[in-house]
Amino acid sequence: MQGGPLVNAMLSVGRCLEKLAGVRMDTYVKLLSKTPKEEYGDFGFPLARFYPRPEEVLTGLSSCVKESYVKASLVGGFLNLRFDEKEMGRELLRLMGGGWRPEMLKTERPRRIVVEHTSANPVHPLHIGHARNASLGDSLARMLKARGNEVIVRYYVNDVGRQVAVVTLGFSIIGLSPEELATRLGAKVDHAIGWVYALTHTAIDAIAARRRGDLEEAEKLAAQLARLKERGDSSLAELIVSRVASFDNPEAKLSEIMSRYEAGLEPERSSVRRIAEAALRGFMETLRRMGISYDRVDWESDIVWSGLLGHVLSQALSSKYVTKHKDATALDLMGVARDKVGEEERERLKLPKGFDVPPMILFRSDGTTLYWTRDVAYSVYKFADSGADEVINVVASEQRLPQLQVRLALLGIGYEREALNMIHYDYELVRLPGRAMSGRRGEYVTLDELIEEAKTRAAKEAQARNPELDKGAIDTIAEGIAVGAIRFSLVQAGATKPITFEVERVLRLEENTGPYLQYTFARANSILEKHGSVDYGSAEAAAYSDPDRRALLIHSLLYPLVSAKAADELRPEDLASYLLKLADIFNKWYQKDSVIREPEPGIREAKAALVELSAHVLRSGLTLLGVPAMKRM
RNA sequence: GGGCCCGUGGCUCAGCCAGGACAGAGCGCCGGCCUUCUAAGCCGGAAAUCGCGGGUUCAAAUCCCGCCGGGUCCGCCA
Repeated sequence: MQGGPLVNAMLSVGRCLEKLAGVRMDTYVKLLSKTPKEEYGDFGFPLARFYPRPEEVLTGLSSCVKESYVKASLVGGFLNLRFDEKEMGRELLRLMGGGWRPEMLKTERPRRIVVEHTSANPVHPLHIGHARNASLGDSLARMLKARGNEVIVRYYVNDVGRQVAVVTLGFSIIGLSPEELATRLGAKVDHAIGWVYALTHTAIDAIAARRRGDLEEAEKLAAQLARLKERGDSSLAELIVSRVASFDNPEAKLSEIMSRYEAGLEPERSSVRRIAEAALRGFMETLRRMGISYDRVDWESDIVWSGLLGHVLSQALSSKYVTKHKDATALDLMGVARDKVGEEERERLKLPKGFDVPPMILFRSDGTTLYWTRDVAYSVYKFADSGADEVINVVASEQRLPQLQVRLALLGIGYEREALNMIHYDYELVRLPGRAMSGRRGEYVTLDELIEEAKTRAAKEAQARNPELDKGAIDTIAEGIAVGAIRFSLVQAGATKPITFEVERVLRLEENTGPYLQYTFARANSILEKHGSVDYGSAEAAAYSDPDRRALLIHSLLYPLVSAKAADELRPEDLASYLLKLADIFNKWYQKDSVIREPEPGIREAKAALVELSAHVLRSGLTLLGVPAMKRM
């Protein structure tokens, strides 16, 4: 009975269609949709497209489907279903009286799924781009879990490589720990680290530009340095800039830090790691506010130091795809594609036809490894450590090629199962109006600032509406609204859409936003509080014949199926638009039909049950999207 | 040059994979609704050659081909 009266009846029709017309269940679920006109029925399925004589099916259906409150009819090749709201309503009230509430349908084949997301480099604070990654990843993880899968959420810390070397160099110059600097700047520790990173990186680039005679670029970078200096401590900034300028070869310094860290030598082993850990603490503080958490934090350096990287590399070196690319040792991925990728694999790997995949360089000529090589080893680790059936990497779509290269490399060195079960969930970047965001230059809107800005606005509104509430209560509400507004705005657009980030748009509190949904939930909750507990036994299902109540009833009852589909298709945006529609229907009804003031007791209970039903769906759906459902706002 | 993504009212987007049974939502604009469960709401209105051109089909925003515009990737960077 987990799907509830509506969804179960729909599914029984589906099973009968499978039997009678050979229509596959998943095809049926995909194509079943609301009818455009009320007179056709509630939902329709284009049966004629799959079966030439739909009349026969209609006849067979009546004896096959046991739920008597669903009636099928045929119009223009469409098989239409209409639900009898009174009979179905009685069944619903009986179920709700027994404690049933709509929840996502559980999968029949639970899997163990790793979701890796966020994985921001520990060199600058989280910005809105990371927030999109984290919001999508967290919503996916919540949805897959609700679907009945075992989900392990992992964060991968890229602490090996040039970026962390740059920030480490910066800290070695100023001679302070990240925490000491944070105190001195009066900033959050990851913000302090970001400042050092941008300063050091820009200083290095400025020197390089000057040395190769690109004066225009050098000038631009000098101006950027001046801006950065103002945002922090000017004497420390000058120290960094002058010391970097005094180096004969800054690149050699970075290279030394990188190779010593990769080799696990002190003091780099401790100093680099300490900075990365500090940054990560800052990230986690912010992410916790956003309601986002991880089961495991994986360190890139551990993959190297544990010997796993060496092991995977030796497997790669003994494979037949080893080749040379401009003197460097590489893997011939085109060769892998030729040998091992048939039509089915091409599909699963998302390898475009006629695609030219460059070889994957395994080592730099100085012997250090590259990010991609380490990522191959990490992919193996993710499967092995979690015993995963499937790994979902939430990674921006600009990394499509490298992600594909990793899959092909896995295939080439014998990790076929891993290669075919690793999904790149890609999303488009968030850009600022008129300019790109850049961590290297310190050009970004941090997530912390954005949350605070949203919170300030929300608090103002909340205080005006609830003058009797104290500061603490307002603060809690404002925080929930801020998080809800941000998270909802980042998952409601399809992941393939590039988002241009405008503060005004994200922080809007009106319709089509997270706060609109939160507000709807609060309204529903307010009714329930005033009404008290619902007496399902005395509720009269006849109340549901009213068109607005009926629409709310049917839309709410669709939740188990809609959410399951959204989870399977990895589409949180579908859940978002379903909830918006639900809120629209609820508010429309709310406006003209009072529950509390309903004189007829049986009708009043039925209405209250309807509020309970839709409020439950709202809360459940909002929770999956990471939008806090608050009883009051 | 090649691969991938995007192009739908002034703005932001849904619908495209599974062609009909949608041209839909929100913002903005114009006009209404608070002695009644939270007006962060509701009701009404104006506003679209679905980037362009071909093709397939009884039927194309949706499929195919070719263009145009925007983004992104094609590093011994991460």
